[in-house]
Amino acid sequence: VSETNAELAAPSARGLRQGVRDALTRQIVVTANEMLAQHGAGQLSVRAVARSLGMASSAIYRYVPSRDALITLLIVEAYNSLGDHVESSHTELGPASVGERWRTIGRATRAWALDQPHRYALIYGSPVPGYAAPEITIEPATRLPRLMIGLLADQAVELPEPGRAVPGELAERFRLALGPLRAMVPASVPDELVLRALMGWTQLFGVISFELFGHLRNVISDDPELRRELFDLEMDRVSAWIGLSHD
Amino acid sequence: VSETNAELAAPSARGLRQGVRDALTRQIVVTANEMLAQHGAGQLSVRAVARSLGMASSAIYRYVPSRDALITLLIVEAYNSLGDHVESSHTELGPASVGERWRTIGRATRAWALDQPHRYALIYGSPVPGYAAPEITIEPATRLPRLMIGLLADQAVELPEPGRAVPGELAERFRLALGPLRAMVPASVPDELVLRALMGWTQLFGVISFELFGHLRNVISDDPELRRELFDLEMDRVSAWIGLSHD
DNA sequence: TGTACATCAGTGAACGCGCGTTCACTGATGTAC
DNA sequence: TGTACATCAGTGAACGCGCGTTCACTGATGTAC
Repeated sequence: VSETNAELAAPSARGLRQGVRDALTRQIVVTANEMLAQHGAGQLSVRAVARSLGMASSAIYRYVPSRDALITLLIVEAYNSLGDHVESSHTELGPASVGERWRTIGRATRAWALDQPHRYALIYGSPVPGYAAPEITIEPATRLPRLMIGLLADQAVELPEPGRAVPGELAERFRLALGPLRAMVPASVPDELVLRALMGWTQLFGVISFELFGHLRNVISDDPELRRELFDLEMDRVSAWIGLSHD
Repeated sequence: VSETNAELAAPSARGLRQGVRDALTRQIVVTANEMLAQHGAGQLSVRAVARSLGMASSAIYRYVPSRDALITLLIVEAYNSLGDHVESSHTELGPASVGERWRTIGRATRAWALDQPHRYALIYGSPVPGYAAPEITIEPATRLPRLMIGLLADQAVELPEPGRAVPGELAERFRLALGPLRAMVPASVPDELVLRALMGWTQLFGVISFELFGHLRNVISDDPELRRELFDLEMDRVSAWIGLSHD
């Protein structure tokens, strides 16, 4: 009987304790995220998070082993937040042409970045000084690329015009240069399409970074609405160039 | 006679003193730049610079009014270093097609960035926390854009194929969105070319940032030579798409 | 040429700050019989 | 149900660090007559 009680109670008690523990760990990450979102990575410190939670700074160490670990959690969180946002926008779109899907992904990425510039800067800005991202962050970082790869796989049409012809003897070298990415994309997708998608991909983050980091000031209009429209136009131009279908 | 002496001596003495002063100010900036290049913006502090120069930290304040002013100097310095490097590469190229000039500019920008990643991060990465760039930094930041604009002005050919047609009633809005940039480029350059050049421009910095900030790890090959060749290929693709002539 | 004075560079101590992290501790909560 | 013990969360003081900036000071260098 006592065994049964123990079996029933122990897990639930442990589960409860673990639950409280998890809840507070979450709370810490949420609070840290808020500080990040509001004041940027510069203001983010173990002590500041503790202060904001009304705890002693040392208490944080019951939940997070170090400052770097906290940053890691925030990075994973940021990648996942962006991933969630973009994936759900993509899902909500429903059946659509590959071109429309590309644009949706681009728009959603930009919207997330404009909404949370500090979190965007954390993952796509200059690396945090003195911090080396551990392997844990790799997987969540691949969510968007995987989405794009799925999109490429669905694009089964031939490319409209192959751009400047790649010299035949160099093609193998470029294939090699595209290495890991090429291996991730189904063989049915031609190299040229992989290359163009990669370029479109970097273009997307180039635009967003320029806009967020102030490099478009005095270059394009400051009006948010005009900027959004211009961004959409750019997305269309890129997806047309890549050769994504727009039916 | 004494007046003559005073007139002769005073300016030269003042000039000497001022010269020594300027030399040390330069030395401070150079040292700060070295620290930036070697250890990144995180390690950059007034005290660290003083230490490296063997001076008391308070001595720095005879030359530079504050830490922010020092950062400003470094930002101006970085833009100018990049500007010098790219401009001289462009000049050394001599007479060449607009397409080749574009590629040269791209290559030179990338080479400078790979050579001095921390300085690149200072100007094109996430903004330094708690620092607002003053107007002084605007002018040197426009050196590369101005070079590109000159290139566009030289490109007098019509665009090969206009991409997806821009709906007529929206053209004016896009012109408005391109606002300041449109005004800087000669009227002989069509809107579409301005748009494409802007996109190629952001693409360039997108690639470089991705490469420098580690977002191409596990995506493309790690081999520097292959990366360089892939970059060149990308430059060619972009300049062909923009419609730059390659004669 | 010599002397009194002004200007300036550079020093070192100090202020006040916030940081990451450790550690011995106090209670509260859960566990075992 | 009651009691002895173990586990754990959270505290607050402390360590050692580096930072930006100020300030009264000491000499050296230049200036004026």
